[in-house]
Amino acid sequence: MTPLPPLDALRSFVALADDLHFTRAAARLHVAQPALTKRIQILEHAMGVRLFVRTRRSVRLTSDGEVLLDKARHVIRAAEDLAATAERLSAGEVGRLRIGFTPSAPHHVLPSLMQAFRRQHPAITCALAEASSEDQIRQILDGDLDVGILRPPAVRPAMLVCTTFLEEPYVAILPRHHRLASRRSVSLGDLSGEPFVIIARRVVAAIHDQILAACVEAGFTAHVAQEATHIHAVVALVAAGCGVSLLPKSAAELGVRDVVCLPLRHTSLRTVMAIAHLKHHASPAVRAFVKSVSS
Amino acid sequence: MTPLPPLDALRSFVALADDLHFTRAAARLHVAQPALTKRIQILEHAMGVRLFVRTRRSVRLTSDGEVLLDKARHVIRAAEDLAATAERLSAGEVGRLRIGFTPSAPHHVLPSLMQAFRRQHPAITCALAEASSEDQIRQILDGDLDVGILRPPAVRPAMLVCTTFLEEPYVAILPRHHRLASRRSVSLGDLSGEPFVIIARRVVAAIHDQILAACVEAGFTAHVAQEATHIHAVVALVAAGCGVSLLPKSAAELGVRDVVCLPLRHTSLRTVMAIAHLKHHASPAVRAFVKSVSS
DNA sequence: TAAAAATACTCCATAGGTATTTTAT
DNA sequence: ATAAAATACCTATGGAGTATTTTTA
Repeated sequence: MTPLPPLDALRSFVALADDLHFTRAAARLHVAQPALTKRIQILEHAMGVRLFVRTRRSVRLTSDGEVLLDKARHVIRAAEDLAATAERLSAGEVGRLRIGFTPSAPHHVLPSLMQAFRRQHPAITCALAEASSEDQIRQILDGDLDVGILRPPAVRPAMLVCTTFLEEPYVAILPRHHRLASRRSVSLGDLSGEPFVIIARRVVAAIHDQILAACVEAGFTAHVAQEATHIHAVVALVAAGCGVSLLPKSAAELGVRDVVCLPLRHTSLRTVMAIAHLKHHASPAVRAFVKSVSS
Repeated sequence: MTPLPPLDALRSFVALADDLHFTRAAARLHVAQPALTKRIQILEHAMGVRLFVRTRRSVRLTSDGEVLLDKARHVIRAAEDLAATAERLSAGEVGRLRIGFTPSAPHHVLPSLMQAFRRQHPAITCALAEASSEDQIRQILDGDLDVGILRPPAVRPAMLVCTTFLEEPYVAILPRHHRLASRRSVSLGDLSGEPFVIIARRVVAAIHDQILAACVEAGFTAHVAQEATHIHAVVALVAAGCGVSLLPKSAAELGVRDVVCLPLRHTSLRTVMAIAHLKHHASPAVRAFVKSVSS
């Protein structure tokens, strides 16, 4: 196959075809006239086609040149389109974001985040995908996801950057008729003998682990009576009397009847939500998203 | 504006996006791996966009990269189309020919030439334009015409190449009842006192000039009784008794009644038809045309 | 430890500039 | 004689190769 001609050569070709005057076209291209002469000669030789006839008084396109001129213009248009798109991508004006979110996020979080971001960056296309924090991290590391809205695990890979944007305390969730339900608050130790309803580790490892660790720290091992795969289910199971639970405070907003939520005394147990992305993949769109969420 | 990325860089981009493996992609591109690494880095830097995420086990496109990949493919396709077209143009497979022809050509010449050429080169588009030999030469020199089918003038510009493809003697054309009409042949001198019907110089200068010069050489000045703007009209005027004429032998084939055509003795007066084109614009299509016509 | 990408460094090809020649009107 | 394109020649930049280091699983 004929080697592809350099874009500079094609631009020279088009410029000369517009001007039909080497010296002027060279000036417009900001090169010296001999450079343009050579570029055209090289291009003609490389393609095996004479593009211009240099006559006594002027420079004219050959008919072959006319045919190729259209094609050359097309190549340049495509290249300029590419460059323009790259420029807008790099300016963060446009782009695509693949966003993961954990189902354990408080209900109001995702809609409000996305609404604010879309208002600020209407030309960035967002693709949302629900996944556990662990799955999100794996997908981010694999390049399948740009950012994750997740609960960061205790140990986070070095390639990952997590930006916390929400922090909330835990509350104790008790059945309405539980013996402790009338208290103003409870301590972790108060729950030491209780059966626990807990979120499955594969769903939200951060909460699962944090609760079990906190119990150990409080001097007892939680007796896990029941696992659930949604925060909502945890609360429902507590309401059904299957046990007690600890959940981020926002879980109280779910509005499930027959449970009470009590503040936890003597503990700094808090859960965080963060935006995660690759350390070395801070595209303008990703930065814009982090900025939008953090503010 | 962002400078246009070199096509090699785009090809590297596409190749790497296909392979997602620097070493293999480099091999396919016939360059060493560091060269590819650098090309991609330079491209990413020039466009201000990270195209690939190099993760632990593999190389993945960023979402920006996916957007730009389509554009890059488009640029390359356009460039390859250009190169392929150039190759076919240079091989003479396709092309465009602007062909001029003189109205003084024998009637059978143009159809038979064009038919043969079109059969041999069906993918070359021909645009035919009737013009005098002089006009054709001007247009060829100006680049408005690729080839001319014409009667070359005595003095031809240095830039022009003429390839003779038809040569015919002159014959004398006399009214049927002319005093010389019963001869088997005539010499130029026999016509010295006769009124001449002659083609207008602006129409076919070559014939006009050649006849007058031949008369001078034969020792007399032709008395031009009548000018005509078509060969046909010349013969018709002779038939009408306005005078005698000299014309290329093929004029006898016009089939006009009431005239006789006699061979000319003692003269080497001959007229030629030729293909003319620019010396430095021998495009494959032009060469193909000349070759087709000459054979 | 092994595989793959990034870096360091050297070299050469080529693109561009200046000065000059050629050409055509 | 003039204007414009082509040529000659030189320089410098940058792209490519080899060898090496770094990184990660």
